Amino acid sequence: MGRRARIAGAIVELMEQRGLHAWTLDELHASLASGGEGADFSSVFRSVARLESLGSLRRVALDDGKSRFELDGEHHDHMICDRCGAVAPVPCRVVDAGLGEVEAATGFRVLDHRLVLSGVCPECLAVESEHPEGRAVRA
Amino acid sequence: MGRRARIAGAIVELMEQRGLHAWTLDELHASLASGGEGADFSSVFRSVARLESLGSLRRVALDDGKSRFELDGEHHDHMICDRCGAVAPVPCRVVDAGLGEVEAATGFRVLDHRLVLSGVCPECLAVESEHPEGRAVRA
DNA sequence: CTCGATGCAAAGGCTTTGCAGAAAC
DNA sequence: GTTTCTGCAAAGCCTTTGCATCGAG
Repeated sequence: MGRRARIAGAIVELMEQRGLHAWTLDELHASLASGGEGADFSSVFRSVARLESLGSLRRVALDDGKSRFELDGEHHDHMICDRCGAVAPVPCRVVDAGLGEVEAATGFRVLDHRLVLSGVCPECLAVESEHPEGRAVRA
Repeated sequence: MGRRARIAGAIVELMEQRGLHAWTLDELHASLASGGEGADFSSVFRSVARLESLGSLRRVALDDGKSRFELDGEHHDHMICDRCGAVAPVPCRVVDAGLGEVEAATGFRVLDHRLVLSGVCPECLAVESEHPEGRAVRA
């Protein structure tokens, strides 16, 4: 797929510009459209699938019911703010330590992992300490 | 919902009998049927939703595209087989250890986490060692 | 011409909802 | 009668796929 791959190229460019972000197909589709790189949804889907199989993208699941994709940089996990949805990367060192024990106990061979921490980001913590009354709790 | 709730009762009973397992709606639907407690899929769905909102069940996301539910007992994480979909529980001790470090580094307050380990279960490992040639790799 | 990339339309898979009937109180 | 639980059918939401076309080599 080296020739044009206009859409795939635009997707990667979008992702590089915005930095750390887990994109849904919808977001990609919309961003391409507003960026003048209009594309059919299925083409976005296929481009993303291609990029994923090539290892350029990684599928991440933050469990809002949609698949998300991000550039395949250093593997990291995610921390998501229950209040504002902010996402921060977390080094996966958090998990790696205990894997040997798990393999021994379960007999599984662990090939991958996905960790999503949730809680409150620094900004929302600050807001809450100023307005200790009613805050909207999402989760 | 204290009265009959035949289906909800059967669901809880099923779950208690089988012990740790993250059930899909489909599995519940099928198990109820084969157990003589036939129920419409939507009824299973609504019963589960009710039990979840009551706090009896917890929704877990293993990202195989289906919602799963389990009794709200001790919190644990999950390990899922890439080959056959088998799920095994994992003590969340694996994660807890590193949380302090994460909080310090990110400024987030961590309230919860979700960890899904993936790999190959003992059964599939055995099958693969017997037939080392063509096996379907999903991830 | 050949092959990958696209667009368009339709199908799939799983989840959720609308509505009416049945059961418990 | 009122409220809760069920079944049946249909809609929804997102993801995938089939097929014909277009464009580069």
